[in-house]
Amino acid sequence: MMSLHAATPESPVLATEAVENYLKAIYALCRESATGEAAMSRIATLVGVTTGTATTMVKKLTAGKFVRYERFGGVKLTVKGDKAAIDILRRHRLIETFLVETLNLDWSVVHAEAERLEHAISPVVLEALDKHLGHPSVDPHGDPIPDSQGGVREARGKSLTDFPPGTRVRVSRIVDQDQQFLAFVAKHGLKPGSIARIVAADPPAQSILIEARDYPRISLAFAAAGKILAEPISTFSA
Amino acid sequence: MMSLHAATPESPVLATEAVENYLKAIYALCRESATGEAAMSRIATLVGVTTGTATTMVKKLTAGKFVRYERFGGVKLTVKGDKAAIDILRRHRLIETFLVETLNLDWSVVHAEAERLEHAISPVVLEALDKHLGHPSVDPHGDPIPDSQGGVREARGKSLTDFPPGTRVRVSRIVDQDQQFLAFVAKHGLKPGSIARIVAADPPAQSILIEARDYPRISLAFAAAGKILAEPISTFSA
DNA sequence: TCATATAGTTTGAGCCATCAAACTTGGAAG
DNA sequence: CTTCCAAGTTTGATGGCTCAAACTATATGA
Ligand SMILES: [Mn+2]
Ligand SMILES: [Mn+2]
Ligand SMILES: [Mn+2]
Ligand SMILES: [Mn+2]
Repeated sequence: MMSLHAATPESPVLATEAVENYLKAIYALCRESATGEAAMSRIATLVGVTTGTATTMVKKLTAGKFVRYERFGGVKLTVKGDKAAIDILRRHRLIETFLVETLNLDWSVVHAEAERLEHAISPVVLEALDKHLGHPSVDPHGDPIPDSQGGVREARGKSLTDFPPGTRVRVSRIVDQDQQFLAFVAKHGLKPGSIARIVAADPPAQSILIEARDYPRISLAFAAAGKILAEPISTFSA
Repeated sequence: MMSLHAATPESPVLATEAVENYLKAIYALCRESATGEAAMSRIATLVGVTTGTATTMVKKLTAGKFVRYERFGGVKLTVKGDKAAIDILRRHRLIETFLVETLNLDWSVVHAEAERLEHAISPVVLEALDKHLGHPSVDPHGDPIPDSQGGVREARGKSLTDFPPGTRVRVSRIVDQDQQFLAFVAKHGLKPGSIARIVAADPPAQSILIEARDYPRISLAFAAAGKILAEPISTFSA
């Protein structure tokens, strides 16, 4: 007990790779949960560890003031934890953008690459990258890139399932990093920026009919369409 | 004992970050030692650990067939270890080149950055980087970049101390990654590619006088001059 | 030849991240 | 109310990397 080893008199928890991955997971879970808290089992699943391991780690994060949590309760980021998570997101998304824009890698594979590189890039390299890319505001999947002050402008846009048939839309964001799904999306011309028209909705079949500009119309299950966000565009303006 | 955990039936040693750093250190030491072997204490110093730790690790590398070694003997890379080391060198140097060429970072700071990134970059990203850079053959310090087959074309060039006074030379390589030294070299116009003239040698003072094109002449201790490699250029050709 | 200093080795320990498996809690369902 | 189960927690262990400190081999030189 009473570990007397720390060189720094303060914070017992470092920004290790594991810690960064947990913080990102907790950030994502809090944001999509109704309560604003992350459940232990969800954290474990997302990070890819057993729940016991997640519990142990969350206790360390608590000691390091990255999260607030008590036994059998939900996990929530502190301001410090939120800042840290957003910083990692910035690194992740700038790297993805670089891989696609500068190195011409396929947008469906860059997530996995960024998952490792995000932990190895320094602030100096990151800012140089940002400058080189012209300070982009969204990554290849349409995810917002936090600015260097930690500000995040969450992209507007609703699910494809939320538009009435006949609407013309511009795809703004794909909310799923699965390689297969991303490849499918690209194959049918539905990447961020693409223009498409909702042809019809078929509630009994739980799917919609959609047609991207220059692509044949396809049917898309609600589950898939729900992960594609878009904005309506007036039929007139370019 | 008898750890029954390995998923793979073979190789007990992975390509972990620590392993990669040891391999690079051993590679460098073998190459500059007269015997072609690396001493344990040198390995420890270069990696930044105690000699006991180095001994432990070298035993693991031996088990993984990366090195040949026996108690109280020198350490030498196997063919497998040599390939691995060269692969890491390729990653390191391509990353340094990218940081300077594409991101415009100062050549004196990129070594430290590459030291971390080299462990996080995948083959796919590496080859994309290589292509983007136009398959460069040397890094910003003049160090040769191994090709994707593992071939290394060691740059020619002798130490500045090896030229007679009056010789005009083109700097080809700086054999030292120290940030201070690199900044000093740049400040006096002696980066790889620069043209300079050996003005005089002063053996009693253990230094030489040198003058880079467009820079005032300076005196350079043998120790420093020895880390700058150059090739003679004829007084006539451009 | 022998002593000794230096280089190298070994051992016991700790930290980090993880797992498996035993255990506990709290809420939902009867 | 009870009961019971899913979710969460604890514990004991392992693997990887490291250190400090005690120990040992080897080469040199007296
Ligand atoms: Mn990651
Ligand atoms: Mn993304
Ligand atoms: Mn390294
Ligand atoms: Mn270099």
